Formats: sequence, C-alpha cells, structure tokens
Amino acid sequence: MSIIFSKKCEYGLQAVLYLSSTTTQPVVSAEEIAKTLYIPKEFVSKILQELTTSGIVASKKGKNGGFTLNKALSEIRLIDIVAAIDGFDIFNKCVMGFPNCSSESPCPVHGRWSVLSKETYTMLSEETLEDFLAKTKHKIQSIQK
Amino acid sequence: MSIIFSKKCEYGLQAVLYLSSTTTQPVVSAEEIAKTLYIPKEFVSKILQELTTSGIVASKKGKNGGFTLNKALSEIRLIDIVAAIDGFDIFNKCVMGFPNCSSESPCPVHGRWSVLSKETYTMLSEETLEDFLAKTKHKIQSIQK
DNA sequence: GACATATCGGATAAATGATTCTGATTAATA
DNA sequence: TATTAATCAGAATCATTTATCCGATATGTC
Repeated sequence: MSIIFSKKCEYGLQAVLYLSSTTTQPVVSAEEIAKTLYIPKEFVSKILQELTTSGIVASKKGKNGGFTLNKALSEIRLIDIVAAIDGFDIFNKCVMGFPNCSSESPCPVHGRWSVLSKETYTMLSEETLEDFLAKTKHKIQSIQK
Repeated sequence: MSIIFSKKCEYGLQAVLYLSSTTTQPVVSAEEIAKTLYIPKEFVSKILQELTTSGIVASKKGKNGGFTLNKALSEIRLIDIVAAIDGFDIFNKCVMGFPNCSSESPCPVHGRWSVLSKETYTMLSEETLEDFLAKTKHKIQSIQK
C-alpha cells in the first residue's frame, strides 16, 4: 500500500524524475522507463499519457518515439505531477476522516495536522526538478531494488 | 479516498473517540456508534472486533451488549489504534515509492519527509484520549455531516 | 511502398479494499 | 424456558485501483 499518494502518482513522480535525468536523449521509450523503474510498461505509458494531456510531458509516436519533459526543469515541481494525477484532496481532507472537521469544529488533531499538511505541500512545491538536479544527480538505480 | 489511513483505520479512530466520550454508559452498541458516525453498522462492528482482539476495546455479547474501552483513557493513544489496524508502514516507506530509498540513497524529498513523518508519529503518540477529553469534550456530532 | 517500432486509446482483467449478508452464539429478562 | 437483542465469524458481494491486452495510428528507415 502507498502512503499519501496513489501508486499511479508514485510511478508518475518516479517517471518524471527519471526523465529529468535523461535530458541528453531526445525522447525515452516507455520500455526503458519501465525497465529502469521496475514498473509494468503498459502502466507507465498510460500514466505518461495522462501527464501528456496535462502538459507536463510530451510524447513522440512511431519509431524511435518515446516521452520527454514538455517544460524546462525549472518549471516543473513535484506538486504539478501530484495535482495532475491525485489532485489536491490530501491537502484538504480531515486526517481522521470526519466529514465536517474544520477550524470551527476541529477533530483532536486538526490543528497539528493542518501544519503538517501545509509543510507537505511546501515540500512538494518549493523546489523544481532543476533544484534537485543541481543538488545531486538522481541516482535512480540506487533507490530501486 | 483517504489520506494516510485506510478507511477502516479512520472509522476505528472515530469509533474509539466516540467511546471515550460515552464513559457513563457501561457499553455502547454497534448500532449507536454506527448511527452517530454514519458508518455502516456491520463494518464498524467488524472493526471493533479487531480492536477487541488487540486489547484496546472490550465487547459484551448478548442482550444489552456492546463495546467499551478496555483501558483507562490515559493509556490509549491514537497511534495504538493506527498500529492495530494499519500498522507502521506509513512511517517507514518512501513517500515517492522508491523501494530502496534511505538516508544512504535518498530520494529528492527523503530528508524533509522523514521529519514530517516523525512529526506525524509524535502527533499520534504524544497525547492520550484523556488529554483530548480534558481540552475539549469531543463534539462528535458537529464534525459529522 | 513495405517494414519495424513507437505511442494512443479503449476495453478488459486481476487484485485489493470496503461493505454487506447470513447464521451462530451469547446473555438478559420475562 | 422462550424471546429478544446483541456480538462473533466467515463468506459473499461490491467498488476502486492497479495492471494488461489489443487494434489503430504514427513515424523513421530501407
């Protein structure tokens, strides 16, 4: 089971991160991404299709086709991928599942969770792929099994 | 869809919280809990069965039976319910889903997420039901639809 | 133009999680 | 003892998510 993102979203984040580390290639095939990330090929290409629709990724059909990022690295944040796939629900809902939990009628952890939720949002929106790449080349291989 | 807890866990937390606010009654029937929390009766009684197994809740069969807390309010923390139902996975897994993410080979948000994850754990383990009750009587009704 | 190799897009299948059903057991009460 | 009201336990159903399949289309190369 996944933590706060759906599996689809996790895979989407991983795939985009991988694309950001392969900018020397014009496009990368779904197969290569799938093999590197140990994600089913059909699934990852479906996810990248969706991200193509939302403008984050571009695709090229036919022989030597594949996927590539559709924006500059400095213009892509993790939150953009999350928003495109899972939406913003996790930042708005009550962590205990109470339908009417709010600052007026808070659940026991409403205040504290609001802070953590906001910090999570910040974590995903403050830095761009460019920042990540500057700090450290993503060693995707080493965080895969 | 739920945020970090399964629906089962959310309902479990809500039910235990409700039980903490009804300590005048010897036991509370699954039906009463279900009606108050707008949870299917069969489902909530199934969940409370599980919490009975793990010792947090006690059940009384037969006529006028129902559920009640099996420990003092000062000895029940939210993390105990989470541990019993969802386990500790959410505190250990990589938020981006990388199988080998660790402090040695971190994903781009590993460090920041570790902090948030730890704070979430603290939020759930620092206070007991007694503390919640002391601060404010749980107005379950007002946070329900 | 023929062929090989990609994505695209819709349909379907498999797996997981959430919910309901049913029958059994238990216990209080009249 | 009969009745009633509750949990218990496991099976069955339903819904959602995850994963796969396949035919169509596009494109580079010979």
